[in-house]
Amino acid sequence: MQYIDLSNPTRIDIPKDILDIHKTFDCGQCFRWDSQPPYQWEGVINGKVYYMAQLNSDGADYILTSASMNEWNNILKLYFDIEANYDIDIPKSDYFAIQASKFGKGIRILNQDIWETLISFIISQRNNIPKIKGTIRKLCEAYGDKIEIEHKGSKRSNNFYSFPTANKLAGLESYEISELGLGYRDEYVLNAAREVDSGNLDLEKLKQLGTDELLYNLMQLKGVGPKVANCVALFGFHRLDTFPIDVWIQRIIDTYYNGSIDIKNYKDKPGLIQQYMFYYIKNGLTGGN
DNA sequence: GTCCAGGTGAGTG
DNA sequence: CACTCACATGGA
Repeated sequence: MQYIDLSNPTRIDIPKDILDIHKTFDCGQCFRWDSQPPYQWEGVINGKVYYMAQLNSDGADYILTSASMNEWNNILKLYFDIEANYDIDIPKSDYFAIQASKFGKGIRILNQDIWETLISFIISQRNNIPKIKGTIRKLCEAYGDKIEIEHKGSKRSNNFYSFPTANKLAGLESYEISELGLGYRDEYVLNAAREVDSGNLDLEKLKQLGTDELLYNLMQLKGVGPKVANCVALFGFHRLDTFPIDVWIQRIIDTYYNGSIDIKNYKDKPGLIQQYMFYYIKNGLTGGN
């Protein structure tokens, strides 16, 4: 039973240039944070529910959260990658990347659960973000564990679920998984679950590998190609030296980089710039889609 | 009805 | 290698 006291939220003073939770939750790296007033965002980290709002008064940004100060220090700061320095010198000539970085300032690359990230991005292929969110929600409601919450303060009716374990998914019959609307990705998800559940694929052990080897190992899975592998490496394994290329990024490369991009310009953080670009083209350039 | 979505695997040359 | 093509599903 998780106890949440919304009458007495924790206040965190932090500028939006360092952490902007709206951009961070909305930039396509995570699928299980939802916005709902009065606490704009609600989500699950390591099986626990957190509410977060970002406000401003007298020119000072701050966050209100259901997390305790202790949880902020020990869990959320790591989750939001707060300690990392995101300053990066981009060559003056790289106008697009500079604009994208300005527009996306405040985005953090989250430290998300690897297993959840793997399944989420297998589901993401050839799919749109609202639908991805929807199917992942269904998946969690059907096969995750319900998180029991007791509220103090304003009562909420939402139910929250943990992300289903590999063991749980590995045991599903094909008719069960086909009810989730995954389409042809059914077999990819089942296969990944069985590989992980059997120990054939040890996600923890992959942490020790260099990025190239990590990508290679991920791509041994059915349904995991270069793009999904890069996303899992970036958003799950926190490899900021990756650079996932999807249709949007490819469009950027074709339009603004004459068909090829040199990610060495982005030093040790191409993944961060990639995320700025993704957010920029979808939300900044033409008002988004 | 058609088109598209944070792609991939299989088949072909 | 590079290049096609089918692939389930649901919303616009």
